[in-house]
Amino acid sequence: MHQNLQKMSKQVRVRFAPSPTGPLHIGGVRTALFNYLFAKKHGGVFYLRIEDTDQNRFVPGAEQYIMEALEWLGIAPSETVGKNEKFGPYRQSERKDLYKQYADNLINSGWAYYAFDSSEDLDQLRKNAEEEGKVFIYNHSVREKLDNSLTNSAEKTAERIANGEDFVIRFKTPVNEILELKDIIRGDIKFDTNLLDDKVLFKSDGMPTYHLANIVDDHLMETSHVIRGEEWLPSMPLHVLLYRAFNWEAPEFAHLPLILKPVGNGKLSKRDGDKMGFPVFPLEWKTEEGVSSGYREKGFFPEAVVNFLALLGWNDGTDQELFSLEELAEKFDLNRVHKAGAKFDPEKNKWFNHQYLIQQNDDDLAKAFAPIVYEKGIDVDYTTLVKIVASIKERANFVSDFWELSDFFYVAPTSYDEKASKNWKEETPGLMRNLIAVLNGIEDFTSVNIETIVKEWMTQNEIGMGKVMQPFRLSLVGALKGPHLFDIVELIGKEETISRIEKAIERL
RNA sequence: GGUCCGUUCGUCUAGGGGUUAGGACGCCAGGUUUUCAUCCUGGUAACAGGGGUUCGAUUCCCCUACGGACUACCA
Repeated sequence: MHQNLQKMSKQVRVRFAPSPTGPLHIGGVRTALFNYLFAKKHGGVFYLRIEDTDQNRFVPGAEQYIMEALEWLGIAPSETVGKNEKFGPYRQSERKDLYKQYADNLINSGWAYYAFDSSEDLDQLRKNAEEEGKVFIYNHSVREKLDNSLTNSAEKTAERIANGEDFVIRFKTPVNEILELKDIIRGDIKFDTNLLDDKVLFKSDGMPTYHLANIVDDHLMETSHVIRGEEWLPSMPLHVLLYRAFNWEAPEFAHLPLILKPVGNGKLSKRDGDKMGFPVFPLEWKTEEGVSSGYREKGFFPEAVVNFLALLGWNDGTDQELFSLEELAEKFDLNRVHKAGAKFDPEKNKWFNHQYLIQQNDDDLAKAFAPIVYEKGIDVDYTTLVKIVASIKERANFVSDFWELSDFFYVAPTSYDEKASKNWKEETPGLMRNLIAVLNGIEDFTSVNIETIVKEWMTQNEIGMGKVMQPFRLSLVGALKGPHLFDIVELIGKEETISRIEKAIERL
């Protein structure tokens, strides 16, 4: 660790920079997580910047959602909107005035130019090219022929701008250069600048595009490492060139592999979750079109979500799979991040939750379960509930599974498992009546004591275990499942136990 | 179409010039249990294909195939 710190001369500062266009996607969550872990590992800062330069795509509530989600997951940024605003504002819309001067810088230094071509003109050019089986790229090959400050005189350009004509500012990509870039995860990547296009840096609405705002802010906010999704890999040459154009030192880059659909091909999308019955969002998200489920509402533990996500594309090189957030932060290493995309596995996701669920203490679980029981119109006795939870948690993946696994503690069976009922023989009612007599005679009605006495009775009378225990369980539970039978007997009490057996004798 | 990235059991992955290619999820079987689950034991199952380099390649190189991302005045 000390070695690493020495190698990195400057303070580690990383960011998560989402666009508030909707709920945070699980892929975004992982990007945030890896940034968080990297910052923690190197004693650096993890900050959140809101990239809301596209006014058309603004979604109310999205920004708040992002913050709430990160907080729930336990990976909240230490600097962001309204929090420790050392390099603020952290919302790009509030930094609007800043960007124009940087775009102007680039114009003045010859790294950028004004372009007057309308969207319609460009669409037409693209269409024409397509008809010829070609692809239109706004770059060195055509920029000398289009309507921009390279083809207009300086006076003419100034005049058109003064007249209020719409314009954008485009990057003047250098020609004939092979860029040799370095990515922490992917190693060396080469790009031919002749194949790049002259991206718009500044839009006609007065806002910067992602590319400009992102580079300016990453520089101003002293970002040391850019850790982002693989979808940004194709823009890496542009970004590196922008740093060069500004004469700024570029941060290091790491492009994370994507999270893919569980079945079929492609990137995991919002629809996959709702279709396959697992969430793709950390928190529930409601719109007029409907509700998208969230991990939190589905009963996932944030620790389980974090753990699962961390292992999607990364591992520490050992067989360990269960990690606390602290452990992850300690062991995380970008060099061990995978290059290939990972399919999302809802089953393993559940398994992680199960692992965390059985680790939870019974008190906390009972507290989480109590409202559900209460909702069923049942008076909750907390001490009993803790015991119930203890007896069933190993069978559950979620707290929401608890009721189904424990309803028989509160409600007598209304039906009996058909297959199990076949073991209800002619002799069974007689045995059950004898059992009632035995139970009736027990003073100290606790699990161990009941078990001892009932088993003694069976041994003395040479009655087979199965002959009694199975119908006994069937009477109390309605099926051959559930916790240790005598624990159930103790918890529901003598009276209820006997009543259930009588009911079973009647009905079977 | 172009550019770039990728490819080890069904899935997540370890490994790396000579290994019985390891683990986890899932699935199957056995054991434990009065039952289900947990737990334990075992099993199933992978280096995309073809060329090189090499004594030897799953590992290094090239090609092919397949998958993915990007290709907007969206991020």
